[in-house]
Amino acid sequence: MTSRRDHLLETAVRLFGERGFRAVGIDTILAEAGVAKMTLYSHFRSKDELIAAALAVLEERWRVWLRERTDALSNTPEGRLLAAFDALAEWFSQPGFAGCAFIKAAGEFPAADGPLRRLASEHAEATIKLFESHAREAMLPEPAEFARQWHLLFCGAIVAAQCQNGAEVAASARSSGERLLRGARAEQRG
Amino acid sequence: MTSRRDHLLETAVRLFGERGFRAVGIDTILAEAGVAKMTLYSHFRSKDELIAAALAVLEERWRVWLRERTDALSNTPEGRLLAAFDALAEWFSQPGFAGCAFIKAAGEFPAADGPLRRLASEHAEATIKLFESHAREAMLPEPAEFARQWHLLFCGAIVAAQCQNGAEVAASARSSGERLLRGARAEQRG
DNA sequence: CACCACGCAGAACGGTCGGTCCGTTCAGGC
DNA sequence: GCCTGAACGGACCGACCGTTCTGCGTGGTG
Repeated sequence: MTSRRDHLLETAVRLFGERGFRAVGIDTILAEAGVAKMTLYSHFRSKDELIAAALAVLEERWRVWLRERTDALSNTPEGRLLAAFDALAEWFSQPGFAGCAFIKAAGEFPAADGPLRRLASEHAEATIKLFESHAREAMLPEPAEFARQWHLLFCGAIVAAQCQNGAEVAASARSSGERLLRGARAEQRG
Repeated sequence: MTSRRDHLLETAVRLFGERGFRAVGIDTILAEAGVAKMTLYSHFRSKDELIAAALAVLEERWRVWLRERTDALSNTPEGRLLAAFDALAEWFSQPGFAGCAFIKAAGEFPAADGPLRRLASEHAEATIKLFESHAREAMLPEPAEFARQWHLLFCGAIVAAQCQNGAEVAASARSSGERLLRGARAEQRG
């Protein structure tokens, strides 16, 4: 059985993702979770702390999901880089897709030094690190820089899919990734 | 002399951009602009309409700015495509940089059928069209698809700069763009 | 001078916000 | 039995939300 804290946190993760952080009040979360207010404030000191906890959950979940999907879709390092875009396509086509929570958090909390912005920055960095390890395995030149470029494309696809909600965005991103990969290979050889 | 409506709208554009749409109340805007409430509601029917008007202002301003900067930084169609990333670098290094208002609007108002989302979608499409015209001038193959890929990279750079506020993001995006461009050229020849 | 539209300040509206405190219930360990 | 701690529903707080309305000063026009 899941603890009330976990159930509350899970509800918060869902509602924040669906409607945004500022748009969802704690009363809404409590009503949806069937949990008393004091239960919330005995586990979290404030709404901001609840948001931070929700982002931490999403961070862990994202890390597992991305690694699992890319590993499942290909068994070569280069293929796994491209498979990231296939994983995106799967994500985009899910009915409840509403964009990346970290990007939205960075938009809703513009304080550059806030803890939520730090979480968003760490999230980006962790994803880049995964790409970098694949790039290094694939023996690509300048794997760190390559991973950063790959991540730019990745972010762009997520945002574009959120704004224009089209599934063909992932396909464009993938073929763009193929060009990028070929470019890196060509530079390596030449 | 600027009308009170323009002054109010200008203040709204600035505050919405700095702090977000939901985070800024109309009282804040009115106090900052030194304008009475009834003046707002005689010009706009609601806060949502004010937001839409602010986005319309930003849309026009963005269009002019992007074309002006890319034209100023290069005089070949291919150079203008790359110059878009130099323009981004200029934007990112401005002190008040806080990301793209349309992306943030899409995040704050998740209703997929709302008018604000339509504005965000149109904004993206307009930028893609500009890239497409440059790609066509540069005789690149499949200019429409190329423009979409270019735009993905563009969006990714803006979001990454917002989350990790680094100026080197624009440089990564530019060199990624160069690879993309070379890739498209190679496919054209071979 | 009289008039009047304009923009101002500010009160008030109903509602929601995040956060606090209350008294009660109920399960588990001593 | 009894104590403790967790969780409950709900009242309550001050503050703010978007919105509407009233009243006052003011400057231009006839």
